[in-house]
Amino acid sequence: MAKKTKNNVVFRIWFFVDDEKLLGKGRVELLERIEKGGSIASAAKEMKMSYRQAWQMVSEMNQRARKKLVVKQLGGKSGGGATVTEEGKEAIKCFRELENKTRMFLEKEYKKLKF
Amino acid sequence: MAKKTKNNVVFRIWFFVDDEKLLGKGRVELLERIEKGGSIASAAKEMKMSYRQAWQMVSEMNQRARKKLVVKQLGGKSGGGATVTEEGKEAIKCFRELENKTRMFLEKEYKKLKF
DNA sequence: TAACGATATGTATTATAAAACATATTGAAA
DNA sequence: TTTCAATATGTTTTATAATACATATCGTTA
Repeated sequence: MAKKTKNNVVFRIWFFVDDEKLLGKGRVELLERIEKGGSIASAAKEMKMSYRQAWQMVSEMNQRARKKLVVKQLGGKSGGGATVTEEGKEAIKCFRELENKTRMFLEKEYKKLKF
Repeated sequence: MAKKTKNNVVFRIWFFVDDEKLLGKGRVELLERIEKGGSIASAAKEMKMSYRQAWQMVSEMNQRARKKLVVKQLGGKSGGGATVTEEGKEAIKCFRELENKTRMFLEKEYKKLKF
C-alpha cells in the first residue's frame, strides 16, 4: 500500500507599523496571557520565555502602536503588574479575526491545488 | 502636524508535507532561479546564499515532494547542472498563485480593520 | 584522456538570537 | 518602615543557524 502523505498549507500574518513588526502570533498570545494573569512575569512563565524577552516585546509594542497596548504598574503589595488596555484588546481581536478569516480562506483555496 | 504612520499586514505561506516544510518563499525563488540559470550554483550566487544551503534545500524538497522538483546532472563540459521538472514548475505556479490570491484577500480584509 | 565546472558532502568558523543570570527599583499594604 | 513580587535593565552565557572552507566526485566534450 502506498504511503499516505498529509499535505497542507501553513501561514503566518504580522501587523506592521512603519516597516517594523507590531504584532505577530507570539505577541498576541503574550497579550492574551497578560490579560488573563495580570502580569508580564506570569505570562512569560506560562509561555516558557524569559521575562526579559517578554518585557522587551511589550515595550516594543507600546512604542509602535498608536496607543499603549499594555500599561504597567510598579510596586504595591503584589509588586505590581500589567494590564491590557482597550486598545490592546482591540488589537488582539483584530488579529485573531483576520487570522481566522485567513485560515478559512487558505483551506478553501488550498484544496483547489495539487500541492 | 501629526506623524503619519504606515500600517500594513504582512504574511508568509508554506506548503507542508507530513509536518515538514516543503516549500516557502525562499525555496520557490530558488527554484525559479535554477530554472532560469540552469544550475544550483548560479541560483545560490544570485541569492547570495551558500551553495551548500541551496543544495540542501533542493535535496530536502526532492525528498519530501511526491516527485522530484529538480533533477541534477553530474559531469559534462559545463560540469553539470540542474533542471526544474514539470512537477517543480507546477509547484512554483501553485505557490505563486496562492500567494497572490492571499495577498489580495489580506489587503481587502485588512482595510476593514483599525490596525 | 585530460580538463572543466557543477554536484556532493564533511568539517570548521562566524554570526545571531535566545536564554540565563544578576541586580536595582518601585510603591502599596501590612 | 519593612516587606514583597513585579517591573526594569545590564551583562554573560548558551544554543542554533548561517556561512566559509576544503575536497572528492562526476562525465561530457574538446
